[in-house]
Amino acid sequence: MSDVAAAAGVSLKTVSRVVNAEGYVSTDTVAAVKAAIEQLGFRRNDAARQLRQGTAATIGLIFEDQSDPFYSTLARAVEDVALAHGSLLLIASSNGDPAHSQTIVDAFTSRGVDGLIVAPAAGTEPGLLQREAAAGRAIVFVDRPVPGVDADTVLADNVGGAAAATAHLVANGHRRIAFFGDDPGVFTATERLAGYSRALREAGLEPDDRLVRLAAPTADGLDDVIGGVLDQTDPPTALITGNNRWSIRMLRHLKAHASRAPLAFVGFDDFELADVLDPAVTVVAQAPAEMGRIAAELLFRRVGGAEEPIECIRIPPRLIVRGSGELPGPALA
Amino acid sequence: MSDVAAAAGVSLKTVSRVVNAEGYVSTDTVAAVKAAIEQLGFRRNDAARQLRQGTAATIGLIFEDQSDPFYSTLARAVEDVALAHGSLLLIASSNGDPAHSQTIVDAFTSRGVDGLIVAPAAGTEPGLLQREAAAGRAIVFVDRPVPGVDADTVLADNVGGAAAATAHLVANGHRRIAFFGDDPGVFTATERLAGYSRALREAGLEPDDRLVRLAAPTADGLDDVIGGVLDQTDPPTALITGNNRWSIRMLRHLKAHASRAPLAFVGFDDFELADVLDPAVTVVAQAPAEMGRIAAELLFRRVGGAEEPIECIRIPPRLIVRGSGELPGPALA
DNA sequence: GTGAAAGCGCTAACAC
DNA sequence: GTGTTAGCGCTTTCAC
Repeated sequence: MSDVAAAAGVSLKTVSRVVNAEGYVSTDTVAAVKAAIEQLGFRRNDAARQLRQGTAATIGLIFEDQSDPFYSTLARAVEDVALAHGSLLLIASSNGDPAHSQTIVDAFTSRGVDGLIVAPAAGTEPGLLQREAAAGRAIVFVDRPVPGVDADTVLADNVGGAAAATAHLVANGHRRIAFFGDDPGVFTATERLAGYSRALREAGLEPDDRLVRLAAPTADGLDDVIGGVLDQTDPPTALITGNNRWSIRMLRHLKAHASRAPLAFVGFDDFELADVLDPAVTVVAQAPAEMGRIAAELLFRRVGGAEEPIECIRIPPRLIVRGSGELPGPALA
Repeated sequence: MSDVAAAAGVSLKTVSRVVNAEGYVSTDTVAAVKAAIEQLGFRRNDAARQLRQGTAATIGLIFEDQSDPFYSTLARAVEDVALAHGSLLLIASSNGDPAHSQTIVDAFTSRGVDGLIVAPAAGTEPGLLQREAAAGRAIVFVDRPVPGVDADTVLADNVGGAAAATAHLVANGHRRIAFFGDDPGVFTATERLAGYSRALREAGLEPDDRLVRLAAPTADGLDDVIGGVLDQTDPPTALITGNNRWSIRMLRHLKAHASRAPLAFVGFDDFELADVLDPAVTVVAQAPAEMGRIAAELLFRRVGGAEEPIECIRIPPRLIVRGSGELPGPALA
């Protein structure tokens, strides 16, 4: 910058004024400075700016896996809001590991990010995050909360969505409905299971442990787990998968065991090609882009210094009827 | 840091030595400093560190759309390599707009990223990037090159892959094979079309313009475009889609027009659920994770100061036979 | 093993 | 409209 100042024959501060469009500089001076900038190929050093101003114009995103379509869609929506605020995105994947998550939070905060949007790993302790939140760093949780941290949170209505999926299958005549969800440590898995159980009871049906399995959809040996449920005596006539990874896993299993009688199927969370499969897959669709947008807007409100009370927003999922969930069950047959 | 120094009763520099594990500090002093750090909740300010050292321990990724599964998979692989080098990832989507791309490059370089991994937007001029490359900033292009920029590049063997897809269909008895690819401005679209044409000629078949359409897979009115090709007199019996977005688009069209005679189908680039569809979709699979890993390794080699000559690596795609590409054509019927 | 001093490139505060 | 000064928090250099 001092080189530019010398080249343009003005002071350092004047260059700074031009670079930051502060105004109060004569048109001629602006032109001279801009010419010097162009000629020297000058670009502001944001590290110095950040050191002085204390703002990085950057926010950090932490997800289990940035290549999961749910999160990559969410991230894209966050990016669009961040762009409107002149902010960039640091992204890192936690792999569902709270310890690694903590390392990432450390690395992000060391770099002075203005805020964090986090889908916390199962088992995340509030400690570090609560210290950050208390120190005034903007934090928004998406998809999952961290109890004990005072931060805005954007969640799907998991209970309501799973209950709607279950009620839909009941309405189509099913009485034995299986549920396959993520690890019980995962917040959404537990909530969705609760919604499933609630809807069963509301329909006068008794939840049956033999119809429920909770496991990471990436785990080994799932074919046996699924088979154990679907091939038991008094088997289910319908099933629900608790997230898009489980839906994909289940579809692969069902294709490999196509000789089995067809089951009604509702997936939690929409996924690409669900509409093209045969039968097309009925889902309770989350709105990842909307969740990302809302989370980002909440975040930038805090970054901007808003002092409103902490919010926890629940986004209602939407049942999309496509065919797989409407195969009639025994009560309608 | 000076607070920590005061609390531990040592000098600033000693704290710095401990924080950066430089050694040459007595065990007692280290313990005292660490205790002070813990107690004060100190975390190093990386903006100051960066200002002094000139390294941000951050690399920038620029893709058309970070939520495209091809790119999000690639980004994930880059992240894993970056993690091993203690580096974080700034990610931004160009939306295929060269001007916006340039803004992102500016923003990234202002922040002092150590390197850039870029899938350049169609129509990107070498200007800015070549200046950066010449100034010594590490740059690696993935998926598409920018002619005129001296930078390592990791590409798929698009010509070979598309030729293999075409030859496969020919071998299965097809003589009229349609090709649907991205906009002609897109490097990969042009290369893949060239591979298709070459394979046709090698099989003694004359490429027919009526069987080729190049358009963005997100464009409006594609049903008419596709229909115009598939419903003409002397229609194709097989088709190739030029990327995973086009494959999805085509599958949706084919499902909506299921009354039409089935066509053999090979997609360029694999996609989730291709194996579950009926028939399962034969593809020429790219290796986005491998491309990301290799690109990141090249990048960090340059960041580390390697002076080896510029490399352009071609990753061969792999034909995955699943069923849709093996429907027999007239020459075998 | 430890410390003092200088300075990275910028902006805030305050002249003029 | 423009310029001067100080200092953000760290690392580099050199001294002890």
